[in-house]
Amino acid sequence: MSKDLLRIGEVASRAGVSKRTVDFYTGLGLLTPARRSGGNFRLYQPSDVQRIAAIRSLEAQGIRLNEITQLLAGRALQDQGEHSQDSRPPEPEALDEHLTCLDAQVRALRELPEVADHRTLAVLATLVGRAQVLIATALILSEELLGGADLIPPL
Amino acid sequence: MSKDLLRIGEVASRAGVSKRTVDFYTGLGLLTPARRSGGNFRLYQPSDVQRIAAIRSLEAQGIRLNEITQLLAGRALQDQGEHSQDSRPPEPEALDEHLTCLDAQVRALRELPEVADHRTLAVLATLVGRAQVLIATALILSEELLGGADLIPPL
DNA sequence: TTGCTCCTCACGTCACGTGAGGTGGC
DNA sequence: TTGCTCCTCACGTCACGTGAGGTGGC
Repeated sequence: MSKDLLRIGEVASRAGVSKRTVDFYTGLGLLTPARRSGGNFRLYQPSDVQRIAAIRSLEAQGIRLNEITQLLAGRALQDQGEHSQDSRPPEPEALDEHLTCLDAQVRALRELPEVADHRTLAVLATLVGRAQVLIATALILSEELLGGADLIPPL
Repeated sequence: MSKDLLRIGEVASRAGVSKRTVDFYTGLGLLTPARRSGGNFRLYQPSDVQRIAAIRSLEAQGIRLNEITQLLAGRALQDQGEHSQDSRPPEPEALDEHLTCLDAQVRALRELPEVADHRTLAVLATLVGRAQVLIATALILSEELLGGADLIPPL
């Protein structure tokens, strides 16, 4: 559980980013080395490669690095004391509430096409598409966090 | 239909932004004056005040101004020739497809809580919450575009 | 020695504005 | 004259890195 740790170069090449970027992310607290080697080299867990992938997909959804830091903070918070930027961690029930709300919204949108003009539909399609990609990212992320349960619907 | 046009100062103060910002948005093609006055003053439609509100809420969702330009381009495209940045306008069916997909995803997420740990739930709640706000913005926007139909579910 | 790392200071780019100042018509 | 506008050039800030160079241990 601590033998297959990776140095920065290996992490970077597996994740497909530059060493400099791994260094940068580490400085931000987005990545936390499991420990340091005798020679003061940072040693990362292999799972940090997935973590970088997760970071990149969240970034692609327009989420800022400091939000991502909060979001993925579970482990990092134990290792490092203070990051706090006044963002309260969501309650477990929050997911349920959001899903219920989403459901209502989806139903409202279903009834829209009849009254809406072409341009309005285009705007909605773009925004809903964006939301949909966001949730797809969430599902992929949760699969990684859960270690490979098979939950993601096709398309 | 062309008498109650507004000059930049009036638009700005109604929208709660600076004149400079209205100027800036106009330069980007986000706003297009209905016409110019004799003295070359830009004359905006009163609805441009709502438009600015829409722009601000989309910005708040992390959508870039040039995306917003595309998104709201319906009228603007008739007035000004080329903005094109290679973004194809979404088909009318696209909304339906996204909604169907969203539906499937919401169902998948409903089954998650039993297997997922606290941290995973927190991450999901954040992302789903974000998606939900995005769609709420879409609904508000569509209400404006449609001129006040009553479609938005509470909360 | 070579190749890796660490760390730090600075620079680069892009998005999103904002300031300031000279212009002209009402 | 005053207050509005237009336009333009430049500057400011923030996020997100990237470059370069000196350091030290393997």
